[in-house]
Amino acid sequence: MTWQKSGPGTRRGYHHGNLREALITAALELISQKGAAGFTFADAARAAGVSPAAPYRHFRDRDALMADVARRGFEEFADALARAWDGGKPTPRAAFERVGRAYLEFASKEPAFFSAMFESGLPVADYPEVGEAGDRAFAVLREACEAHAATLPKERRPPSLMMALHIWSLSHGIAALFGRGDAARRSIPMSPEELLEAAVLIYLEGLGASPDQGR
Amino acid sequence: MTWQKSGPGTRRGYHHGNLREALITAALELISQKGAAGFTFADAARAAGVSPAAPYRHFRDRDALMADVARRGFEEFADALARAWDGGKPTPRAAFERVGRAYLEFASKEPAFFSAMFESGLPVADYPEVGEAGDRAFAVLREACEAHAATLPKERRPPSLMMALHIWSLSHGIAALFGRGDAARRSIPMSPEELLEAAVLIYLEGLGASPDQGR
DNA sequence: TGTACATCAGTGAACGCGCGTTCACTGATGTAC
DNA sequence: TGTACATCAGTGAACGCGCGTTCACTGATGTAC
Repeated sequence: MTWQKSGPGTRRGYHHGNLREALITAALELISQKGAAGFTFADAARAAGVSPAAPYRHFRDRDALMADVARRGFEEFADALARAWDGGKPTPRAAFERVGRAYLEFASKEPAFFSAMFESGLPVADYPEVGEAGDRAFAVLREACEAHAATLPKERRPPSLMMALHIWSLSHGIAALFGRGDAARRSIPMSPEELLEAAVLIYLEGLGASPDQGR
Repeated sequence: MTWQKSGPGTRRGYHHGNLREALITAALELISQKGAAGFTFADAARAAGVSPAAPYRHFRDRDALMADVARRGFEEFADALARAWDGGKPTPRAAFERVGRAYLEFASKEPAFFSAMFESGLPVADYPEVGEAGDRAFAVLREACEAHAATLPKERRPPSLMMALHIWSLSHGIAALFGRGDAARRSIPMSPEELLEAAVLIYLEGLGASPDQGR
């Protein structure tokens, strides 16, 4: 018996059936365990239960697999942000805060995607589809900022691009420094969510929204 | 002639003289070229012009060298922040903004240190001296927040720890996303410094400081 | 309905490579007397 | 002042390892007739 038993649940023959998906799943698992840098092509093949040559049927090389993971990550990220935004209902302000929390939630629930997206060191020029997916995620954030800015008096309305970059940076900084279970991070006496919420509150107030405005 | 010529400037014999420092210099160069993950012990030895076994006289292993780089990074970082703070002169507000800029400046001028400090994936528990150096850097930021908070009316003075975490996260987010020459980063229509300065301004105003207060 | 054949998605052995690490060693340096 | 010796900081050869990648191959699947 040299080949794998094909019991129920593990049913597989010579052909895997859906190796491409299996490799991506394996990559996510490995990245969450060992980080984006520690993940190897051979590892992914092993985790999927195939020979080290098999992945080459589906991806040009390790980076191509990583790029696909990053692209999917940005797409799921964009979806998650868009769901949180929900067209700005019931008020831009309430929806805006949901978007911020969705950012952190994604970072903490999908650390593997997050790593692939922001820490993989992929040459972005070689994988334009990754950058485009990232742009779509950013566009959601920008739309939220645009709508929120529109609730402010016209003469002190900030550029929505700048505002979006501020919120993105703040969320990203909190996620990178404190937002992951990662042992390398330092602990703080409040949750990342609370930290972000407080910061956004202060920031928006600084923009000129009174705390109750727009609610 | 099997051994290296010892012309002026390259003067070296069998003994290197200061291999420990040379390895750290080499590590910084390599990290800035290939990132924290791509840097290897053997590479560092090669760059320093010694055999692959030589580094073991000075560092237990690759991680120990990386940890030393990270520790030094945090120390220089703390120094840079403290110089920028300069005891809060002439006003806490002005000094405060200098500290933020110093954060970005460090990230952009010392990308290798920055990588080693925040992206090396070192098991922090094994290198407590790294964490302690990081704490010293954070303490400077906290002191600045403390002094700045003291200029606000008592009833709406924010916890300085929270405030420090906000500024740290914001600076870190901007530095990580836009602050490095790195080809992987996306470009934005303003400098990271301007972006940070605007964000800090808005944030402080949100805390209740009028734009001119404390200047 | 059966069969021949093309195509696809795997295998497994092999390769070259660079890394981390160990080892006995040796050249250089400092010091006690 | 010279010499013997201890110590230090290197060498270079060797090892096992896992990775990326290629190659001829083969089992499985789908399809034309």
